[in-house]
Amino acid sequence: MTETKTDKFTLINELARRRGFFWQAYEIYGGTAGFVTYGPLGTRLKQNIEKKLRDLFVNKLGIIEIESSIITPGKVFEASGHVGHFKEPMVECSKCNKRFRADHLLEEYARISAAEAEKMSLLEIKEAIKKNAITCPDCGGSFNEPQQFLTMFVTTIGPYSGATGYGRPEAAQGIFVEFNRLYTIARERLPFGVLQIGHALRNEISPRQGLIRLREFTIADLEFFFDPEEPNCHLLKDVENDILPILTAEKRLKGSEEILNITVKDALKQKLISSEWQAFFMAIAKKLLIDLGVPSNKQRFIEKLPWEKAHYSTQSFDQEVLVDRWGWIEVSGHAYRTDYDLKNHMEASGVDLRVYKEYAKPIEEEQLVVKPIMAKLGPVFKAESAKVAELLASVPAEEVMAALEKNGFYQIQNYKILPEHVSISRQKTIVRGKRFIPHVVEPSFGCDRLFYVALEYAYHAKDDRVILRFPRSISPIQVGVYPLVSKDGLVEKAEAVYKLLVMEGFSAEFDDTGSIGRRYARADEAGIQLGITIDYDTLNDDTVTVRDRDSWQQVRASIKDLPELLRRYFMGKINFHELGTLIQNK
RNA sequence: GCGGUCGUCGUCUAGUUGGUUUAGGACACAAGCCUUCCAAGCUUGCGAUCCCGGGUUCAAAUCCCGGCGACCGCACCA
Repeated sequence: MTETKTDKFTLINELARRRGFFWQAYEIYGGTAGFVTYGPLGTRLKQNIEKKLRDLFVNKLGIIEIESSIITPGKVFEASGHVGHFKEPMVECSKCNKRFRADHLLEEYARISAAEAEKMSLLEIKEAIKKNAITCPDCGGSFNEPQQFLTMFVTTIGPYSGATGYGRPEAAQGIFVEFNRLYTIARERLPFGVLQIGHALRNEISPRQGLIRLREFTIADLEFFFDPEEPNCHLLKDVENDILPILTAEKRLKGSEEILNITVKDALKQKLISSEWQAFFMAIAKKLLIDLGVPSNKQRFIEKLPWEKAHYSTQSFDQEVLVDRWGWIEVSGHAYRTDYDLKNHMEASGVDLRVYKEYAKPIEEEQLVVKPIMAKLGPVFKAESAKVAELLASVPAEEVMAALEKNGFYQIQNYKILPEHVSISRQKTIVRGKRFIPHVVEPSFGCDRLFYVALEYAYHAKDDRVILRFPRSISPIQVGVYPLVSKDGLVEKAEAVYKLLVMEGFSAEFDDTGSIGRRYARADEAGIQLGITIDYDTLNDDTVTVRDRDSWQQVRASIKDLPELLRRYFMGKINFHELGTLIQNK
């Protein structure tokens, strides 16, 4: 590991500290692992990335956005299964100090299934280890007391330590618990999606890798609800010919890393992806990463193996990006959560979270109905007649009728029902709709990881200089404004141009120190997209030079046209050369 | 949590067999001069109780112990 000194991770972390993208938090107290502070440039870059997510999902796809709280009552994460799944029983070898998942050991050496092991208490685990004489697979040493590692942050809500609260490990539950209200606000129509971008907390055992694994991080969870009986994605045609680079679970099980480049359409046809909506969002996620500067061939979707999947998911893909230091890292997860979450919250809370959908045409159904005749039942069963009626209602009418016809009576528990006790008729009922729990596909993005890969893919070295070639839509600062030299009134003119651009809504920076070359270099390192320089010609004809960060080419444009030109440039409607006439540099 | 390597101005680092070190340099930054397009130059300035705490010693950035943090490996990453 000698070359790790100058890999991109090291270079980026150094640049990030020096120029104010991000750094480790709480440095003056020695730093705390897993927490970062974003500086001025980083905050802007992160905002621009989040803006990109909003633009893609909220503006273009009509998905609604909410913001819910981070501290969450214990009940929510008990119902969602997180309390059960976010903690792992671990044992440590007393001899070699190696740690193992206790449930994995039991599975392997005691033939206790994963499902069973999950339900076991620490005491039961300890006894099972003893009973099966399980020792350290590495050195044969004995294990000490099993311990639970809960990776959620726990707190108490209120001053008297009454209720347990958890720091949310994902933003998704904040959406599920508000489902009824959100569904109403979305005017009770499926499909619909809800996005939440916010902080989440995971008390990682040992966070490392800088921004890649944090204890407090920004997550963007999108829960997309649809009717499982109408799983078709009406937007599929927009992406059906997009290529998805997929590494399937099947290939992975065979030890293969071979990536299948397959169109969305074919991936669905071959049932590699079980949900159209999931495939759709995977295509969108790929586009997002391209927009952030990660080329298609540096991305892949890797299907999770059964035991790798989250407890709530039937099929999961991780979107991965190739980075210099660690190879493939996950930037987003795509899970088919089915009705798992809503169902659990419905059971735990007792609140109906089903939706009602009217059929296009009401369905007429003929039903056999057994109706107790209370005037007859009363005298026979006295005080118990109400109970008898209730029991009758709970059994299929067909069963009662068949028994009466065959035997002349129907026995239910201790009660003997005779034909004269009931009236049997066929009734027409009109069913106008159905109630069901919507299914959910969830794309979930780690914003800090998006930030890191955007930074890494923007990082370029040219001779001794560093240039951050961000896509223009996420550049933290759009334009720098510079007087060529700091005399003869150029500074004043440049200040006026700077002020104009700021008033027009551009993120701009003014710099008049040092030589012009030094300022360009400084700007390149901060990823400033364009440099606007005020020179002696400006004083004569009110034109300025506009410099492109990536090509270092310059065009000349008139100040009065600048706001409109720049607006169109940053919207991606015109390219750099359309900003003005090219200048031939000596 | 375990093992390994490491921690010196904003950044990168020299120094670490204990002693002319008031801890040196480079870059960056600030002020001034200069400067008509890619980190030019000159002058001046700012900036580190050497991660924190304790110990050994006449003397500690340097040795020892503990803590915190970083990276790598193991484990963990629902």
